[in-house]
Amino acid sequence: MFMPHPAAFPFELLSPADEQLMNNEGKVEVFQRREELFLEGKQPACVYILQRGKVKLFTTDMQGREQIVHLARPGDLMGYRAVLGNDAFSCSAAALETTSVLVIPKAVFFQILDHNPTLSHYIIKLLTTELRHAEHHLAGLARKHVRSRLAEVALLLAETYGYEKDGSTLAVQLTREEVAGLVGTATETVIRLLHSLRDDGLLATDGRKIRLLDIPGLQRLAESN
Amino acid sequence: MFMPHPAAFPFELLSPADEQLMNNEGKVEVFQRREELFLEGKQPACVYILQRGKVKLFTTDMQGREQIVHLARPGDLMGYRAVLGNDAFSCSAAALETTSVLVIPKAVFFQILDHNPTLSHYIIKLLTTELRHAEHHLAGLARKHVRSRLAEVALLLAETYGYEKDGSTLAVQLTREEVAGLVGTATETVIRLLHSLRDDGLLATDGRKIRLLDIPGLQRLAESN
DNA sequence: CGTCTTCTTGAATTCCTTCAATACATGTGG
DNA sequence: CCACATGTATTGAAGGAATTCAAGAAGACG
Repeated sequence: MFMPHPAAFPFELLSPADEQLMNNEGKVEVFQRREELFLEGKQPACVYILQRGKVKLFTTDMQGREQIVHLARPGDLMGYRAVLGNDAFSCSAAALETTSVLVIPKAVFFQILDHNPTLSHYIIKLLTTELRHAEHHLAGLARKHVRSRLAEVALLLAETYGYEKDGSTLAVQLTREEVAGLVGTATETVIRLLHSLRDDGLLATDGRKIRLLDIPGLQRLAESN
Repeated sequence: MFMPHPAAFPFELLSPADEQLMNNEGKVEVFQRREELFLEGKQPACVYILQRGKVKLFTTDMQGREQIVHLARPGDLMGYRAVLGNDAFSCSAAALETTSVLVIPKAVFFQILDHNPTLSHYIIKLLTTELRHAEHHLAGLARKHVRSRLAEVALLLAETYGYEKDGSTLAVQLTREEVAGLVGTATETVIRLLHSLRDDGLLATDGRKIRLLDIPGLQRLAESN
């Protein structure tokens, strides 16, 4: 869970030529909910820039349970870490809803990277940000109660995807299982704790819709043990 | 816990001039056990290259408990993330034993970075590695039992700092509280589970000395739930 | 030698997981 | 449109894992 500030790709740093190169060599692909963009363990051939929709990045453990490590939103760059490090993908990516993606071959990405020293500074900045979030996370995950982590996830979802027009309903709908994968707990526990947060007036649920009712309260809970 | 492959600084990538610059401008400082190199939340003025000794990097939560996020060994670069990202330190660093450190002012570090495009590639690679470990970790932390995580920590300590001459006693001595901070659990739990691992013949303890007796067994445990 | 820290153990409790059963929803093919 | 299969959500009950508190033992250190 919890990578609040995703990696919005800085097209503005590209020269017109590079931007054109990217658009010529890149292909737009569309994925439906549940379709997978790439798979953990495979060698990467491309990087992916999310144009429209929502994507979850996750690992699957031996018991077949998903742990979501990142949520991507439009503008986000995905798969660049495996490409840069010349490693296999460290996680899988799947669309949460109908999604369109600009797929850039590895070679083109490197070519553009070579032309743009500022872009590589940007990537470093990106990595440090992600790493800081991962560490913050790490520190919390080990010690916080599931209840606090659930509050944190609710806030993360708001921060990442925003709200519906009513200003309080999260603009993303996840299954209980997906929420569980984000929090790092069992589905049943998510259900019970969502009820508990509802009883405390912190949020409301209607099927997969979640309304945040008391953000300061959720923040306090998320900060606490 | 668990950042197995630290950031060994690649002096070999530096030009002789840059290496000299680093040695002229950098200062060697010595720290005793428990002395702090830098503090979470402060603005960084320097980066640190560990020359001799052992250092823990950790965050402190509201209840005053330490969560260790990284263990550094000679050759490791520390504090570069805050410097690169122009952020406050995201964690504190303290010596685990008598330690000497080469302290490089921020400006000098940047100057050297500018001269060396390969060095910035190297840094990117470093960051991707750290991030991969952090994610691996994240996926495990949320779901694994403390017992498994303790086994993982034992193996991590071996990997990071190696063994005494006997080939099985860990070459690092931590308090139970520090081990707890590494595992992400309570001190009492560490004590109980160390006994449990001893009863299963996986390791032996003698005060703060830990001997690994059955590495495949520990690996199996660490992999398991 | 006494003080302070660290370590250890026991007991009670809380939190969470797991299993099992049921309800609800969704979608598909007939 | 219904019937059925499948996937998702919910609830209860039992058990297990880990935390917390409290108290005492052992060790380190001046």
